[in-house]
Amino acid sequence: MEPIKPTESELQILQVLWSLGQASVRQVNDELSKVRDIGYTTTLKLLQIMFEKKIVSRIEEGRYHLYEAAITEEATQQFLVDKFVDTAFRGSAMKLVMQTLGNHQASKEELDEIKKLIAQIEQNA
Amino acid sequence: MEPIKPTESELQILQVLWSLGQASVRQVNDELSKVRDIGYTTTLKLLQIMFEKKIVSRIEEGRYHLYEAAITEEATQQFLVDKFVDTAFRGSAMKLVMQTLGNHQASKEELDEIKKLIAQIEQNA
DNA sequence: ATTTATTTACGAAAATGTTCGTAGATAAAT
DNA sequence: ATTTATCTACGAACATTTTCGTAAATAAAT
Repeated sequence: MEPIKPTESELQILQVLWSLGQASVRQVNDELSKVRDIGYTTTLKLLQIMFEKKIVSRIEEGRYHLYEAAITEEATQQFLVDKFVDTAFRGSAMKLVMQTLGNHQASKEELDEIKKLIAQIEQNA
Repeated sequence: MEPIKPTESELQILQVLWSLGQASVRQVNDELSKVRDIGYTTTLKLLQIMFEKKIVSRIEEGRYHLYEAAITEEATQQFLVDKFVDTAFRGSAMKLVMQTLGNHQASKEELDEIKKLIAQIEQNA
């Protein structure tokens, strides 16, 4: 696995692809348009660039293309968190955890899940 | 507080300033040079730009300038986490927490601190 | 006193990312 | 059949960020 560094726009598109699974340029553009102003050919160009970079794959379905994310959401998040911890938290992942926990609403269920995860980590320690 | 959006390079410089407190261009450049290749005038220019944007303040000390971060590390992290959760975790802060907890080494002390924080959140719920 | 080093300011090149217009091909609509 | 719509490819304009060279001022060294 090479370290892929998607740009801001590319990430937005990946999000759409991760949620749609497989999609035409039109579909991606429609989704993206809900979030921000973007022209059809801009979306197309972005997908073409991402295809060259192999961040997405595509299959020709008749005259048009169906695109699909070529990297998983988890792997990408992992990579981004690592980088983020470095650049914004001077390397301290736990500071990031604390900061996020403290400043964002968490449901009871989520807190329970986190507690469970912590218990698990403690067991394996 | 306006939403400040430091660039990658600006963040690196902020980190140096947060750790040094107050520093000359020379000092900042020396620190930054440990991390990556960068010319003196590049560092200078970056600091000048950041000064215009008011992300850093400076005082004239004789012939040279002493720079200081004008925004706190915490506020910046807060802002960056919010943005990061949106762009990389489709809005789910807790997914970010779980992902980070699961993939980074945490000491017993850190885990205890996190548990304490969770207990506190549950109390105030 | 003259040279050398260090500092700030500034402009502009280089690098990177984003946006879109235009052209050509094919399908759909009239 | 002709027009209209939709698709891909591609180049180039635009925007943003990064980098550094050069000049002017001042201090330090010789």
